[in-house]
Amino acid sequence: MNPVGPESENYHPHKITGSPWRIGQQIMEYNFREIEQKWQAYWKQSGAYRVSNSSNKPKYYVLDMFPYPSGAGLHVGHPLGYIASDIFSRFKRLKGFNVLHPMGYDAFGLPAEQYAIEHGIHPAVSTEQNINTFRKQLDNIGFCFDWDRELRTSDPKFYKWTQWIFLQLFDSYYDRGTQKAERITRLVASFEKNGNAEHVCPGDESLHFSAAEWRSFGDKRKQDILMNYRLAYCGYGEVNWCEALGTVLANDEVVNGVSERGGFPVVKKKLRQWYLRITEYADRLLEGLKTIEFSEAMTEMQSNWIGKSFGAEIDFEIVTGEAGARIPAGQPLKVYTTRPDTIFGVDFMVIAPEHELIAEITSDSQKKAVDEYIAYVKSRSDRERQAEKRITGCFTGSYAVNPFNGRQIPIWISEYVLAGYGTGAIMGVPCGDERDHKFAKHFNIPITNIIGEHYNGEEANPTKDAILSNSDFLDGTVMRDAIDIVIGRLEAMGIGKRKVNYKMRDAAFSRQRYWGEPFPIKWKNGVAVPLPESELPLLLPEVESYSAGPDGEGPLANIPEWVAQELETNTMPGYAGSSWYFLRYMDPHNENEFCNRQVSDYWNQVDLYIGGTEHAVGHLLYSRMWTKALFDLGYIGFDEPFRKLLNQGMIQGSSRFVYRKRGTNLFVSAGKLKKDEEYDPIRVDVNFVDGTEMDLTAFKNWRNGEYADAQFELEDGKYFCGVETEKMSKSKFNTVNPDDLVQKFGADTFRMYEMFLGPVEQSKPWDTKGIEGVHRFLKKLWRLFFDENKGKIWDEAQASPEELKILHRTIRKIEEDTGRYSFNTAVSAFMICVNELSDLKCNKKPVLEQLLIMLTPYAPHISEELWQQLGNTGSVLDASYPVFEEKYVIESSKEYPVSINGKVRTNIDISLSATQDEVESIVLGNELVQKWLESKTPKKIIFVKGKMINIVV
RNA sequence: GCCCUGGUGGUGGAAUUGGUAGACACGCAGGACUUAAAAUCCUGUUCGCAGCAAUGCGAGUGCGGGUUCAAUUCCCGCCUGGGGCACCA
Repeated sequence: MNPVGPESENYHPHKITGSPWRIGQQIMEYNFREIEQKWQAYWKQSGAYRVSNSSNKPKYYVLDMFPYPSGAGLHVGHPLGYIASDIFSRFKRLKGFNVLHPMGYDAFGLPAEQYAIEHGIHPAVSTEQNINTFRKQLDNIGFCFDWDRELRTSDPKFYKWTQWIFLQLFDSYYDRGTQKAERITRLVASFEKNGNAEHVCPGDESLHFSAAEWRSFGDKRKQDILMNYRLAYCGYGEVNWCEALGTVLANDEVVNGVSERGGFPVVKKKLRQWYLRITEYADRLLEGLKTIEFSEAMTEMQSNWIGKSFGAEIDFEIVTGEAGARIPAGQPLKVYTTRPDTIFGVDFMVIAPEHELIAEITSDSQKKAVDEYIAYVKSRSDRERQAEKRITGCFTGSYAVNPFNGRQIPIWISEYVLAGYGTGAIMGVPCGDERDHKFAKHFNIPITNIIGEHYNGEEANPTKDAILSNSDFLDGTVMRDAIDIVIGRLEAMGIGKRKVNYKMRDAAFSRQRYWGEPFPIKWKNGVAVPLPESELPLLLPEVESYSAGPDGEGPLANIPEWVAQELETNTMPGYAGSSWYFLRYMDPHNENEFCNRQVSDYWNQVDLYIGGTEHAVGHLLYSRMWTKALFDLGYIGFDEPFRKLLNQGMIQGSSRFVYRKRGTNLFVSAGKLKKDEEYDPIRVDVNFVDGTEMDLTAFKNWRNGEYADAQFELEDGKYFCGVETEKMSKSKFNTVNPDDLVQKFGADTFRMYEMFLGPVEQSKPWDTKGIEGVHRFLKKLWRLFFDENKGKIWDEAQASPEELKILHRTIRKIEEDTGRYSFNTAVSAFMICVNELSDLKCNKKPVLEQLLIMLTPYAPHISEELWQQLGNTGSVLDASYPVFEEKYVIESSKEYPVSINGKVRTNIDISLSATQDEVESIVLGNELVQKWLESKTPKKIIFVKGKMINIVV
């Protein structure tokens, strides 16, 4: 990619040229623009950030979640994580590690395709342009990425291997016996010997066949059965279908049941879809969480997503018809519940509007209402169905029969029950479940109380500790214990069984879109046939139009040659490439394998992975599953991709508003708004608002003079804006471009300021206000070395004990803070150090040199320059990290805060070696303490060595 | 609605294991240097009350309660900002 490095003509390992600050010349100020240009050129030329796959040093792999190259370019939120990872990479490198720190682009995706539909520009072209912009912006900041390893998921050289891995998943099933992915051939061999007795079919658990039956099946039947086992399989699923646009829409393209573009109605439509059988990995994904360092919140989110629960599946007999003459329906109603102990409290059943029994059990008198209700639900998204506080539902006219007492329970349909979870049917226990309770109240269904005084008639109580009543043979039993008793009875009666359930569903793995990886699959007589490996990559073809194909198919269905070859017309989703890209960085140019096994054995897991929590359950679960599958199949030697995950917070935009008096051209300053007037708030560009004060001229010139004639009502001659925190986005005019800040203050200032803003993990709105402070710090650092008038002021003198104390305290603090990713406090420690050295007028090389090495990860350009100015040859990147020595920082005494009844009254300097008795006598001998004691005797004196003293009276 | 997470001066934040709340910055105020400005340096800056002042007293980490010698930190209830909820990435 970059033709530099040992092979290039421009390669000069240690020749560092072009310093405009030669000693003896007048220019001795911190000229960050020239310094940064000079060192970025040097790093590029010398291949300073090239990483080798073989080294004697221990390895360390630091990875950022790669960006989607959007058309809007980089804003100040993007680099936050990259700066953190850059600091950590450089820190590890200085500490003697061989550090892999690559970057690439998640380049397939919906926005590029949407842009293509609207502007007719090929997504590959716009993506390329966007990547070039991103790259330029990233280069500005001085990152240590090894760009020779850059990858793009939309590059055929990359997606060849995405397709290849897909084929491995297609050719595998999850063996519940060995608890891992195995090849389909093994499954077929087992079928031929024993039928599927040893292998429950995950796609259809009721499927049973013998070896003889298997052998008698035709090829199509066999393939259909195997499809129900494959880790990548084809099935049918619902999508958001918009008839008017003739296309499938993403969830966030649907707002309130209509399309975001055009506001056309959107309904659910069943389409053939590819899926990944991630549910088979549910337990391992759960177990694996214990072996990796994810934050507690992240672990919890993933656990909740997987949603493992223990309960029972119960079959209820259904009766239909009018009262007194009800007859059994053919099939039972299968219900999943985690609380079988509440079975005598069931007052109604609720089934999902998609439930397959609806047609069969709806009574004639209810048919019209049911049809209407289902039509209504079709227009609603899963999210809306669960979020809505409004309670909706419809009675089917049929009843389920309680197997223990024969009670007939009405069966309702309601949208809050989702078809995809459990059996799509629940038993409603209003006294124990809040949602059931609201449902019963709303529809006036009588409530049975089985928990006595634990239920107050107003609110459900989900306790497991109540003693059951109104519960037949369970009366007097604690609920917790009743669970097993009921399951035992159900099993004995043959109408129920213990069941582990997962909330997680299989991952939908196809999109009816153009800009994604084509599936290497042909359809022959309804059977999916994989392409041979030799035909990979299957290239994405050129299309005339990016709009959808017939019947909800993707754009590829519009290409006659594609369809003639019977190729799959779906493409893979955005997360396909990101599920394994971290492996490709290790061996990015390998044309024979996705990643050489020896290489992946060397680099192994990503040691530190940095990215936002918004990927908590999508990307991070999929990539964990792919890693486990590749591990099971023997392609890699580890089954968790990320050893440690650090979630950077989101940088939000801070939007500025002006207020236009309704129907006028008068803009009123925020402080002059009147309650009884109506105003239209309008977002203005944050870049011409200083704090909240707006630059009136800039506003008038904005958007080609749209507001040139604006009138203002000012406060003290100034216009103040309103402020709101929201997502940073171009359309909200609240984006801040890092390029501008780098231009104005330099990359080193920008990097340190992003870190100084607060803990990386915390979300916060961007505010450029404080950046000057960090810039001043770097200038102050510079002045320890050079004086504007005198030039060089640093010298070779020996450091004093006081200076060594400052230095070693800083070493300890920086190492500790960097190690625990507390970059903001590390920046402040640098400031303290420079402030103290300035106060002491310490310009001594032995001290300053050590400080520069520590500063290198944070401010690499200025560190390189000053390192060179100190007369060092070569790069500070190759220096060795300072070693903390306790002896320089030892204190003999401490100024203890002395509290009386928890209130600090005075400070007393006491030796750190003092014992409790000594401390007590010193403290009680103190005049101020005596005054506060008011001649009372202390009850107790608490002395925590090195911390504080508290006298309890 | 469900899951996760945050709330500390005028502002960003610090306080690592329950032990001096407000480190370090921004901003602001006053001062030095300068013809002036920029840059730089110095002093002050949680709030309230008292005092000419040094200082003293009281309150204080979203709100209300609890545990403890001691709570920003632990527990219970509430208010509120942000993220996710399966086709945005």
